[in-house]
Amino acid sequence: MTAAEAAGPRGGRDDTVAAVVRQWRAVHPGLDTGPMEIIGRINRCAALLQQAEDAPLRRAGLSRPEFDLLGALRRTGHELTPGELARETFSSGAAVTKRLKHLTERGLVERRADARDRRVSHVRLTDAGRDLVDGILPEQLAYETAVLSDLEAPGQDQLAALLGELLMRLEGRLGALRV
Amino acid sequence: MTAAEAAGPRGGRDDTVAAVVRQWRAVHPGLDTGPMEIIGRINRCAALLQQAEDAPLRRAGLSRPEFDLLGALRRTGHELTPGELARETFSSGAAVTKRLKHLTERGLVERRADARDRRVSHVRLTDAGRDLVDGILPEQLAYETAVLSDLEAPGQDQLAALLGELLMRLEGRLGALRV
DNA sequence: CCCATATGTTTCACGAGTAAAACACCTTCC
DNA sequence: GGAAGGTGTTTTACTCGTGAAACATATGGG
Repeated sequence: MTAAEAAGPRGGRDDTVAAVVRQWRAVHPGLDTGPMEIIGRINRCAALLQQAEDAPLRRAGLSRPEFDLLGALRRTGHELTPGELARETFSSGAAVTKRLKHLTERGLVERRADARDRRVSHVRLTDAGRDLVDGILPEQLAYETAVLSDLEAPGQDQLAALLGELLMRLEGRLGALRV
Repeated sequence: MTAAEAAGPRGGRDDTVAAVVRQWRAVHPGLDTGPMEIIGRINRCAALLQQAEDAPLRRAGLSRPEFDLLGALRRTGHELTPGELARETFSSGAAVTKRLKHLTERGLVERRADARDRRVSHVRLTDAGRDLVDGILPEQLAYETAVLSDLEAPGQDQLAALLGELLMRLEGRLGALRV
């Protein structure tokens, strides 16, 4: 049985994670499978949403990490160094270097040397880069709105609030938590 | 107390996504940033959780996709073909081929030819593979429980339910939705 | 002033995933 | 029976991300 069949075309009662959890409970009845129901679903939702989100971006020839980089420059409204971009987009410095090279070649960002510290450079959007971000963003948000529209508005608010709380605590914790 | 209240209507600090959304609203006041608050948080939570989850698995020398593959075999309780494993773990056939090669070399899974259809093979856990999964899973779940323990129990249940609803609809929809 | 160390960025070697082609085999229909 | 087309799996060529080392520069102590 495929995942899609398990979920049912429409009006099915279970998502795929529920089915997986049921299987685990049958095999290991003693285990507390509670965390799976949250973490498994978050992972699965992220995978599905990312796949869906990619559609509008791909039309513009951008990957999501590339868009995140451009978006960081756009939303902060000022230049950022490669290191700041790495922190802002939660990726490694090496990845940022590669993306910057690519985006520079495409004329979407520009670099400027720092006057005082010659190790650092400052990256900013070109006009073309800014226009691209501003053009894509509404399209992207509209698409995301459509994707989420299956969930009632109050459910969306609750979900956003709960995820916000979880995320806030994860971010506060996970840096320190070493097991 | 409702979930939204429990989650705190701007009671405490902000998570990173809230800060990002605020930046976007300052730059583009007209846009509906609602979807970001869900999708951005899901992605960020997934990234953080995955990083955290990896710790127990890495001790066993397994990546998460490898563990998912072994887990699919363990929880279904029977042999699966490479194609079924790909569907069950939501990954491409090529990726499953590579993982199977690796896991076979490590003696965690075995392959058996099909008697009727010589294209397909059947994959099953070895005893070592089964023991590894059974040994890791409780550790993994305990770790996940610890990671989630910052969230109150009712919040966890609500979050699981909301994510389940979202996931169920995404799975029903996204296959058909082509924008 | 110069060395030691810290910091910002890039390069390198590699691993892992993907789409598409290739391959192997099955099934159907004439 | 054999060509035509379908299905299950693997191979191929490629992209992208990563950690570690390399590189370039700054800074502070002796």
